[in-house]
Amino acid sequence: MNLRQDIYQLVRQIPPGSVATYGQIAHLLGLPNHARQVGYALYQVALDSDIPWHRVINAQGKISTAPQRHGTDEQQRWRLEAEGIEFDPQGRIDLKRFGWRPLGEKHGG
DNA sequence: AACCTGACGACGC
DNA sequence: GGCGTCGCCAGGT
Repeated sequence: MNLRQDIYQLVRQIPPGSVATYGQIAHLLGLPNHARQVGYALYQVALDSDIPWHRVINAQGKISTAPQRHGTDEQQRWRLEAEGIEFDPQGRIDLKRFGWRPLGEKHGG
């Protein structure tokens, strides 16, 4: 069992119209400090992959960037907007509204 | 095995 | 809430 295997498996659980953070993915796997590994794994994912890599962002609700990632930050944003996800004037996403809730948790009281 | 790098995250100011 | 610094683990050389 490879770490990426778990990561990909979980990322594919993210429904369209919702986004998850690297930390969340890792956290759900029981690896809260493997947040980086999550992004590192997605880094190897291809654009035509069955994995919704575009539904994964950082805890700041922003799209990260890489020197040699597959596609561009615009590519990711384009896909997210196509799913109904809204962006702030600062290019951020409200995780409180579009944040993935696999547990169906409530947003507090 | 050690060092450096890397789609990140939490804490302090 | 934004910016800067340290920590975390895995991969490549």
